[in-house]
Amino acid sequence: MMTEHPQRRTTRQRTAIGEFLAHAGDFRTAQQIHEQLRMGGDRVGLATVYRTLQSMAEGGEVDTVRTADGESAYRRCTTSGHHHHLVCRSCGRTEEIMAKAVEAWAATIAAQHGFTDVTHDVELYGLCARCGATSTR
Amino acid sequence: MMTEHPQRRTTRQRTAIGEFLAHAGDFRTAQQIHEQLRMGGDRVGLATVYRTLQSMAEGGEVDTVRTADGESAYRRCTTSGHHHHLVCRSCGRTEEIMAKAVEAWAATIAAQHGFTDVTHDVELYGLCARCGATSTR
DNA sequence: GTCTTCATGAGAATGATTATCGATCACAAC
DNA sequence: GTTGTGATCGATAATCATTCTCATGAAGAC
Repeated sequence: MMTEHPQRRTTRQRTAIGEFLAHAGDFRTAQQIHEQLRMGGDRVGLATVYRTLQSMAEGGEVDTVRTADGESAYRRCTTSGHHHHLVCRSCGRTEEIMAKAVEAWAATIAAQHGFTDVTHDVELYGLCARCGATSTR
Repeated sequence: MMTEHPQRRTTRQRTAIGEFLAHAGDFRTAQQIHEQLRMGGDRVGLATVYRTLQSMAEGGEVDTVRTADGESAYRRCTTSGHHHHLVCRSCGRTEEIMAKAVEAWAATIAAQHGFTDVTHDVELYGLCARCGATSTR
């Protein structure tokens, strides 16, 4: 009744990935995580990184977004529950955003068109204050 | 005086892809377009499909979205200008949506966080009225 | 028709993600 | 501490969408 993850073991690798994400503030791709863990001395296989991130995403422990070129990037959620992101397209800094207004809007629109079981995907991209000053886009 | 695209030739292949998109109502991936053109007797290379879609996307002639597994899908815009989509995750039917409210919201949020040059990505996914009745998700 | 230049396409290359599968390790029971 | 068992790991091969290469073909200008 309380075992949500019947068989989920605590391994060195999973711990390492979890801690890495806890420190990294913003989104990282599986490849980046793999490389940086290696450089940090943690010996973790690439396949394991992918597997772990996937299961963490299923469990709602991390957020997932797609980068412009189609790669998946992951981030430890700091806000529980549903939220969106404002990502700097230059430095990757990310702000988590909650907006009831958008949720309500989405629900309304969906209903108007007869859609049910609706989810949505809302991401904002821009240049953060620091990058905006120097960027050439 | 009227050549908006200095060097953009009208070829059999580009015409075929354009017409295909005009008929297809919803989003199609490059692979699908390629396969279906072939089956329809049009001899078009896969690379050409990708190239053409890319240039059409740049020119704002088609919309682009990412499917759940990271593939790009394209659709002939029926609405000019900026808009969003409401996509049925079962049958792929798509509705184009315009929402000033969301635009305004995005701009406001961005400004609050000091972000500039902001774009956004808003897609709604659900089950359309027809699919909703039978689907098991 | 001729010429110049862009477009095409078959196949190779790239790069992220997933699958394979024997070796290894976590952890509960003894 | 030992042991048994099954989940997990990881090196590498396999997949698969997308991009690149470059010789050949076709559009448009004259």
